[in-house]
Amino acid sequence: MDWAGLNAFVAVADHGGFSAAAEQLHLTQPAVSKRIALLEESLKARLFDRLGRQVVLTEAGRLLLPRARQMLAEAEAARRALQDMNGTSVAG
Amino acid sequence: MDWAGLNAFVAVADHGGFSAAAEQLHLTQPAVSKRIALLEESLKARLFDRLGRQVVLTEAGRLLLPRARQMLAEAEAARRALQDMNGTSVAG
DNA sequence: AAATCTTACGGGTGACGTAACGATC
DNA sequence: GATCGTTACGTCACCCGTAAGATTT
Repeated sequence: MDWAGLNAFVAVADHGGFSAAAEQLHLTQPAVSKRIALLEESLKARLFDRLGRQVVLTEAGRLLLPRARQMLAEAEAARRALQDMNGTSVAG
Repeated sequence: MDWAGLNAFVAVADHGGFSAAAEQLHLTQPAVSKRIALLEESLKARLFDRLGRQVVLTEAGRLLLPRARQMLAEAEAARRALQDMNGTSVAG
């Protein structure tokens, strides 16, 4: 599990497809496919059901999605906190 | 920011030194040093004050530490949730 | 046949370990 | 002088993009 994988996972879930997710992430489709594959492998759980061109979250995917969002949000919050602290009482 | 960096950060904070952290992480000292350096760089914030052989958390470090623990805990919780789900009703 | 995901392949970047260095008690 | 953290360097694995393949509508 890594941030890149989680990001890709959320993007695919949000957009309902690898192609659209790839655009949002400024990556190619194969890159997103590999990221998801690696994430699935590292978690030992299928996250999407590939039903032809339809991409649907599995039960594991539905379970992970809110947690992934949470983790990404926490990461961004931490970054912001440090940024804000850097700007506190010392400008530049 | 990556999981490896956060893990190293928490380990160094907990053990009060890079050497002890390296042992816990099954890494060498230089590897831990580099991880911390990269984390600090990616966050644009010094996390430890190297006062001779004394390694002390900076204000930024103190701010990050609980958040880092939280993120790591969330990650482990997510892993556990998926593992548990895999084992539910199907004893592999 | 068009669109979508997956697999194969080559190139570049990053991470680790060993070795060497500087600093501190 | 012994211990600890940092820097330098070589090697290996990983990630990405391009190209080709398989499958569905």
